[in-house]
Amino acid sequence: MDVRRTSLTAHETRNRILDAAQALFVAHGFEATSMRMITGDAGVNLAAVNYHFGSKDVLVREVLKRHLQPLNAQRMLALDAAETEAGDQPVKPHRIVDAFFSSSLDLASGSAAGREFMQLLGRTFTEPSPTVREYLATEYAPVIGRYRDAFCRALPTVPVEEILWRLHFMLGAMSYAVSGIDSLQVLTGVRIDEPDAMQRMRPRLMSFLLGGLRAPLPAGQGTDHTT
Amino acid sequence: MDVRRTSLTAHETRNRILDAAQALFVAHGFEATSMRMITGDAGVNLAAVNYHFGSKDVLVREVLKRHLQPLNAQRMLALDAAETEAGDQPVKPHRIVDAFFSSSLDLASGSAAGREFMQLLGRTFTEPSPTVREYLATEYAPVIGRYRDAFCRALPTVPVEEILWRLHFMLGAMSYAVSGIDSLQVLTGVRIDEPDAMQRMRPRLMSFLLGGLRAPLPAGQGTDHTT
DNA sequence: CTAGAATTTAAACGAACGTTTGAATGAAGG
DNA sequence: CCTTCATTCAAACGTTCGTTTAAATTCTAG
Repeated sequence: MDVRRTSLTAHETRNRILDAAQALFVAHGFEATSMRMITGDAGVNLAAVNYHFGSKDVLVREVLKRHLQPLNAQRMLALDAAETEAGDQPVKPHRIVDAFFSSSLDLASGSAAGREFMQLLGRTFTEPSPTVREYLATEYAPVIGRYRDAFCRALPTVPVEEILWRLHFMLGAMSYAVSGIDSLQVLTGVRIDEPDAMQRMRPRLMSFLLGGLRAPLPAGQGTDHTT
Repeated sequence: MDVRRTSLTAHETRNRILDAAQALFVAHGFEATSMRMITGDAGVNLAAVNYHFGSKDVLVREVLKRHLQPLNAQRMLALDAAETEAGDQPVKPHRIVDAFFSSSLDLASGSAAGREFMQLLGRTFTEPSPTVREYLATEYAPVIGRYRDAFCRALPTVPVEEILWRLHFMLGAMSYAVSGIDSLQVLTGVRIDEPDAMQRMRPRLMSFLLGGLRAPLPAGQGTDHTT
């Protein structure tokens, strides 16, 4: 019943695989990254992935889960903190936005691996693979739910459908911003791979998101200028 | 020297391949879509793709080019019209935004094939394939250049880097909005595949984009409330 | 030291991939 | 009618894919 045997090296093998896979997924995508590329870069045997993870599909999920689970946990904590601080008042919209997106930007600007993961995550949202979609849905469901409710309390005059759309737009803007999109980088001259790119982007993105969130409602059904 | 022989059916074969490929690319992605899936759905022989297009890579480019080239041409025309209308005055920001994004939304809400293509295009921005990136860059370069200049003239007090970032954010928000992202659709309850979804989204997206564009500059270096 | 489980290794598996080939098919031109 | 050329077709090409196997190795527990 001893779990730890050769497990130190075993864990190291696992992590080497996860690291190599993440880098390759960012560079080439899930489908275009082969097991042989992963194990080659990781310096482990080809069979190691199937031994430690079972299949490529599970590996993909594990690569995402490794950083996404803590990220969403922190998003929950950040909203907890904001709600505690607000007492029985609703949390102000810009605090909600900050709680959600600062968690991402912290991860993206913390380390090279974090930035790499956020790039991957941005791409993953457009991934058609059913396995990936299913995992993302279950991982995000509780988080989106709580933030939606927080927004609804903060903006009681705004219809929930409107809030969901704006949340959708904000997620899109951030995902594209952090995932880089080299094609557009070339066009716009904006480089994401410079070390402090995330730090320079952060206030700009937050300002943009808040501006979009506070924009007047399209139907002309009143405007919302809460801060 | 007779070009038209059996070419009526030949063009039909080409289009059948393009249609089937587009639908499959949306559903499964470029890599995960095989030639056999494409030719099977199109009802043509496996060798037809290589005969008519040369390779799978060229087919991917042709699928994108078929609708993206006219789309970007219309973006140019829309900006032409706005500039003509404005005379020697700079075009107002909301007119520029409208010129760029209305072209996309027109395509997305015009037909099922148009919506399908916009979904594909949204995904394509995150595509790591060098061939695809290269094509997108060359196709978008002149368009982005002209719109950047138009924004610079319309907002002379805003630094060009700021404008590029916001253009980047706006593109991200729109791409995600039209490409659907089923995972988040499930979470947010927002469905993109309903027939009039684009029409209902359009004013909301435009309002959001303009709100973001007009947001106060983060550095505190003055705000911009041009309309 | 030894038994035995955990891990690594080299090799091979069948399946699916994009592409190529050469013959069959079809419609126009001389 | 027969040649000609574009197109279609069935079949096969060699390669690479994810996965599996069984032996070799490494490590730990008793």
